[in-house]
Amino acid sequence: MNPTRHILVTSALPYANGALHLGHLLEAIQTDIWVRFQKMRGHRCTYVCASDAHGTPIMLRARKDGISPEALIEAMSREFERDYADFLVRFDNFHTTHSTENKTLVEGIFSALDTAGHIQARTIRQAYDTQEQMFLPDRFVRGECPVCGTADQYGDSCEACGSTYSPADLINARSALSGTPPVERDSEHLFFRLGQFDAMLREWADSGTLDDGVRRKLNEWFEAGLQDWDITRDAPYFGFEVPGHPGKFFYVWLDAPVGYMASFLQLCERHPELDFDAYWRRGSETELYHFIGKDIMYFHALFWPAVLHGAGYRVPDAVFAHGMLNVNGEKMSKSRGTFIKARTYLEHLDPEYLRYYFASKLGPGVDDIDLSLDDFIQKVNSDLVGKLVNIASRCAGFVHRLADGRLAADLAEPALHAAIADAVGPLAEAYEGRRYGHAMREIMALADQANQYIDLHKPWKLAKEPGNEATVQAVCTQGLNAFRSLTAYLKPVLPGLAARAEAFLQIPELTWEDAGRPLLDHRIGAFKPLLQRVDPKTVAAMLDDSRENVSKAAAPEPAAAPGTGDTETETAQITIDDFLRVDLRVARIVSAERVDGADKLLRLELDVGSGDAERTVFSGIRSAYEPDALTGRLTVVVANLRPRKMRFGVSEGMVLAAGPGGRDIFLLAPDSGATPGMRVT
RNA sequence: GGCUAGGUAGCUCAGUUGGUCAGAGCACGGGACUCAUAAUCUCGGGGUCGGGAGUUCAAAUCUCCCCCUAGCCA
Repeated sequence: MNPTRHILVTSALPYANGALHLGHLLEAIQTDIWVRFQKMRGHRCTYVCASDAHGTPIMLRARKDGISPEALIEAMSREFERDYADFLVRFDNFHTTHSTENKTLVEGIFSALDTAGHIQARTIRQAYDTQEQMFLPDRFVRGECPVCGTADQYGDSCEACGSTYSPADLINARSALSGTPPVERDSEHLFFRLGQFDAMLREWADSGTLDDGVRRKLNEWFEAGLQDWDITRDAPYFGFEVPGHPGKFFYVWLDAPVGYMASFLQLCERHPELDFDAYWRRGSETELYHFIGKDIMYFHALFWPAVLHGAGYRVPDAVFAHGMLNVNGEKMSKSRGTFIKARTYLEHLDPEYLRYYFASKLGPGVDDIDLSLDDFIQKVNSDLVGKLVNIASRCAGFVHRLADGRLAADLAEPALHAAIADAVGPLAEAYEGRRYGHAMREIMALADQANQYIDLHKPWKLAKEPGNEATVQAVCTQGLNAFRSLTAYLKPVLPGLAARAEAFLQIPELTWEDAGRPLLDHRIGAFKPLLQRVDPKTVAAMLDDSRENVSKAAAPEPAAAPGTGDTETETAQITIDDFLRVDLRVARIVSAERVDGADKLLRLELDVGSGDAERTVFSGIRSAYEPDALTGRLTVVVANLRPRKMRFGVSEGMVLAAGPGGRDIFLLAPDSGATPGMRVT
């Protein structure tokens, strides 16, 4: 075994103005598998992330929602953490770039760069919205393309002809915020002199730790010549103000990667055995890797190492770039329902399905990954249930019936075990090199061998004649050992399945080395199904839900604060008038019934008093309540919620409940004496 | 437009340095089996490896041109 490595790993920071979708999860799962693998081998591997909190879009989104940016990012961060955790992505720390740690680090880095002469002030001309009184990022200026004349294009490039230009070139330009024509205005900005790092970056690129794809891309940029980088933005801006430059803020992309350090710093404050400087000082013996999408390579492979180096810190050992996620062969599309949010997936499907599917398709390159839903169903059902779990499923019964639940003391077929044990090294190399797809194929080929072995020896046939108990036990011991080893190999990808397998086999937590050591003369537990097959109907329901989410988001209602439902969420303060806009009424549940085709919904008929006809409300509480238990109960309903058309009918309100979901949903109820129709104030 | 990456069986993808490389899984067809979550085993059909030209005794694999897809162009 190699000496313990000290490794710091990051995933790109999700931007806190929208929910996580499966594209985010592709990266988080890729990273998490790698981290779990390293930890399983006994290395000290730390995985940090954070929400990316700054910039104009966050500022505008918060303004639109009527909450402070701080409240927005706090709510989004909590939502991110829940989504990641539910996908079994296990961070050692999740922080935010809008933190004291980050502010301190960013200011320190800026000061060091400035002192070393890497910062230069320069006056630029930029589009300015006189009505909103703010400078406009290129994407907030729209107009006709100066090259091909296509209408409604962004200020930086044309989607139709692909040409790039500046906002001033647009024909009939207007601000996306106010609709007024922008004017050109001067502003002094600070620039990071990237050109001074040409030699340093070339050396870093040739140091041998980068992937070919990343290095080739770097070479392209070197040849084009490194341009200085504008690192400031004018107020109003949500971010950190530049010390000594009132009204100037650090550009979000300057402080975002520093968020990696800030998240780690916060973790170090909780864990004294982690030494921040040991990981970040120049010449550090530790390893540092960033998992990112190929779309943000420029920031991570040029600016970031240059900034770190210029400020006196170490540089990353490597930047691991992956491709983009497509769904059913195309870019994720809201209208097709293939823009799948993390939460929508989780409401229908087991996260381990997706972890395995992504793993089976991931390699070290920047190729795009296609989530083909038909393929997804087939692969999960066939590989995981049909091949892998089947081995345990078909062996366990015999061991209990004929051998009192005990495995044999010897291996009858050392060759089969050797074939599996010999994969320890090659599979470790595959994980280490992020060739997960290769590893999954190898593991499934071994599962095929195990099934072939069992088929050859036919324990079900032997079991019919007395006197064969020992042989049957031997064959099944062999099979269960194969299952155990393969589960260990898959544990970085499928930690939940591995935990259930450990419980079934009654063994301690599987380590990587366990895969090569047989389990003998050992009593196992009763077999329970370890993984359910994917039902194609569930996948279809998820797509329906994705479409529904889109239409809901597109409705012209004021957007609700994100993350509602989390007791820990700090939301913006409101006035009593705001509260009174919500008409809360006591309601009696007259009847409750399940809804065909909806796993989570109940159809409630409510009496809200005042002689009105009963109201129909669809509520997602089926996972926690039996319909019969609800009939006659009093609860609280939002009575003036705009009716919403759902697949199953129109929902005319919303009943109030608390809790994270699943079985933990708790319906609100008034004390006795309340009657239907009473207003809640 | 420039650059980078990719275009291999119906689908999703493997194919290390050019020579059993034309493959796997799923889907499909024929057998077997019935222990197992209609799972498993076995046999089989199916591709001029995006298109064209070139180098070579030999190219999916190297060179050039073209077409399509994705990302980036600070």
